[in-house]
Amino acid sequence: MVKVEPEEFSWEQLLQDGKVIWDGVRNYQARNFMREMSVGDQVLYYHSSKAREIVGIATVSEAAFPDPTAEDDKGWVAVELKPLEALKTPVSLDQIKSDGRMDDMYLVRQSRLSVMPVSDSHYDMILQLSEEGNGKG
DNA sequence: GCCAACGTTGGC
DNA sequence: GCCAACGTTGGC
Repeated sequence: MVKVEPEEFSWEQLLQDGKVIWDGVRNYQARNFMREMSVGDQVLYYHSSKAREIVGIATVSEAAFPDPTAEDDKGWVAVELKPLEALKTPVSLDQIKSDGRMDDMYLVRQSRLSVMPVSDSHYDMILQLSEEGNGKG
């Protein structure tokens, strides 16, 4: 999963552009997770800040390469993402928290982390929630 | 807008 | 190498 403020680079923007270079990450934990990404991996796309919901699924179209925006020598990396599909209905942080089965997700436990792995089971649960809708229309 | 959580920096 | 101070992030 990757997190982004919708004002910064929204899912809609990703759809419009067709791809994005995911760079500028300056957190070692996030960097290490980015290095583990492989081409074809599916990536949940989360809008933080005001929205606080997962809105779509992207795929990794280029695995980790040196971040061209890095100005130091700490091994920062970037990946390229392409949009795969929008979620049927967005899955909110509230839904995930109230569900109870995903309390050990990084998303819940470590809110500041911007790039994180999601287990297969949690991934499936999120897609399931998306299919079920949020009950609010 | 506030504040808790977390990461980083720098003095010792 | 520890830890206090500071900065940043993101949920509330």
